[in-house]
Amino acid sequence: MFFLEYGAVNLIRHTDAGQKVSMFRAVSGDTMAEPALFSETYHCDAVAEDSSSVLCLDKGLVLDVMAQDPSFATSLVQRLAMQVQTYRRRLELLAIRSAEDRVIAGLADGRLTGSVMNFAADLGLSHEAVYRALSKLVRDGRIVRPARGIYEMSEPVSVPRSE
Amino acid sequence: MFFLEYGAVNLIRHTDAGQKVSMFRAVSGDTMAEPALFSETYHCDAVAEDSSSVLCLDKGLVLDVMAQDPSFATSLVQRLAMQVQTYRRRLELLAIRSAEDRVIAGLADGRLTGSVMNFAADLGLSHEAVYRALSKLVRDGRIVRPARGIYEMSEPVSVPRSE
DNA sequence: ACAGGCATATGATTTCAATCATATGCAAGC
DNA sequence: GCTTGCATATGATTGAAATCATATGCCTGT
Repeated sequence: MFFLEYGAVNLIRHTDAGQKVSMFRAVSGDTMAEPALFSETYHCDAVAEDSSSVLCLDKGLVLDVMAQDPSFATSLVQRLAMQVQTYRRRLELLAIRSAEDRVIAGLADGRLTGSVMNFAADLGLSHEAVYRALSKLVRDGRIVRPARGIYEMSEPVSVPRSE
Repeated sequence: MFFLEYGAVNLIRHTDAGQKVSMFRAVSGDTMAEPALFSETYHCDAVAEDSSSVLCLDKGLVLDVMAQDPSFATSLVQRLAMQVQTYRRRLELLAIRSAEDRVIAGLADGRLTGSVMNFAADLGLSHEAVYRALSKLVRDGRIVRPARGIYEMSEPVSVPRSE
């Protein structure tokens, strides 16, 4: 189990076909790989998006503290509950069939935080499909493109959130 | 927050385009909707696949017990950690682009537990695509179809044929 | 300044799942 | 037994994202 002091880390997997699957993006203060607390082995790849500092937490120690300090355990429950919500949101995004709708939903979620290439991987789309969707959304006036590689919602839009 | 005494319940959402998204399938002994512990509101639809019994747990009570009983809190952490893994597996499945590969991965995971229609929704594919993939996999000898609507992984060949 | 690598970006073509259409089978209700 | 509704299942067609191809821009290193 890990704690991200600062920076941003993307947890990824690859499908058999070699496709990169973004699982979870951890930002400062997040914990990662909690299921490892209860498993002999747990595999996951992490890619730092920025300069990051990660603390590796001793599994036995975490389990001990959890057993003795209810407020620690409760905060861990809350972290995991929030992660569950994050995963649910990712599932919802991936379920959107139309690239255009998926892109605008991802933009509205604030997921375009770096390169469009990573944004595309985050959305499970090819980068070409994402650029095409972004171009169309710009032409339609639904988003704006202040500069190369920068795209923003064109007005404060409240997309219905899941929870 | 809920506890499923017996039966099977599928938590679902619908996309704006009206597509049904399976989120999580709870079976006997599972808890559901844990993020609700820390939210004012939490929306989710549940569909019972079988005759089920669900206990609704009082939020305040759960938080109190969590704060006083470390073993309860730890078991809740473990439940959520397992849910995180379940969601991760769903993301991996949805990231598989080819219907055929997605179907066989879903079969291998043991996800075909009822109707093929529900299996298709679980995989995020149209039922037609699923049946086509199943047909092809049967023709290719990778799976077997003992009866209408029943599909299973082929027995692994443990001894090379000597013919 | 130049070269190389990668992101940004777009167009053409291909692929394949969705959609549309249809037929059959099964179970429940009357 | 008959009707209805839905699951099972398949074929034809359509649509859109993936893939292939390419050009430009930016940044880093020499």
